[in-house]
Amino acid sequence: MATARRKTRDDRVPDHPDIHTISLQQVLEALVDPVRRQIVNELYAAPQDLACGTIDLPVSKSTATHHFHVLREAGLIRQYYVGTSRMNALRREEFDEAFPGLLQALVDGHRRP
Amino acid sequence: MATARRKTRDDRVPDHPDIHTISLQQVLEALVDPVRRQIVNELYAAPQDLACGTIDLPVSKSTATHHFHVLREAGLIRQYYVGTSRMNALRREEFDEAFPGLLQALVDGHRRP
DNA sequence: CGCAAAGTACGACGCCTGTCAAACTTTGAC
DNA sequence: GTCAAAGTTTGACAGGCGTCGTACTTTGCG
Repeated sequence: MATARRKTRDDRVPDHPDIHTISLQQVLEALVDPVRRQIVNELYAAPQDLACGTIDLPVSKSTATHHFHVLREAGLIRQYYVGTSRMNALRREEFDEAFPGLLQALVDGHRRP
Repeated sequence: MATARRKTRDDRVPDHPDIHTISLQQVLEALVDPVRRQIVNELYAAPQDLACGTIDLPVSKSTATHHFHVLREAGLIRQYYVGTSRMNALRREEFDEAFPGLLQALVDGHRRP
């Protein structure tokens, strides 16, 4: 029937959490994993959003999916589809408003001897 | 013999790591635990150093010892003895120099709805 | 000396989480 | 319509880490 909503590409990604419902605990649990920090750092450095596949991670595809999921649940990234590619965007401003200085400190801490 | 060094109270605490040998990974692993963040936050708020026993933690004494150990290894606290009490001091300036803004962001993130 | 206080060291245990492979889904291109 | 590309989902497994109790050590006090 016409009222039944078709499964569009938008429906393929679940809701993103409101950033204010996220605890510091959840954020730290997300960012303690080096693979997830690599993702965040690459998104931070990139001039535009990145598809999952364009970030080459030292893990299998299914594990990568898991990591992106955790980052999304922690309010760090926003995901949307373009064709078969899932794009990832850092929620920079929102996150900074909720946790001022944290993202910057972590990115800074990344480039070091 | 007189040259043999007696085991003084100073010898009871192992060496503290040079802050520059510590990785961001190690720091985050230390601070992802809520009990350890509680310790750091209380030390941050306190006007002076605190003995282990004066911070009441929701864990047993042996577990508390473990947490202090992890914090020391991560370069976050300095420990020394006064009598039977082990005192704990936040290595604030040193840590800030190595990881600028991180401590502040975490403490800020702690007080929130 | 003898005892209590404050931690430490050592195992042991249980859960949580990162990991993968395999099967499946959706989309775009030929 | 068929096929490949890109991710997802599910289930299973292994290792690590937080936890505790118990025994031990060091110190201070009476």
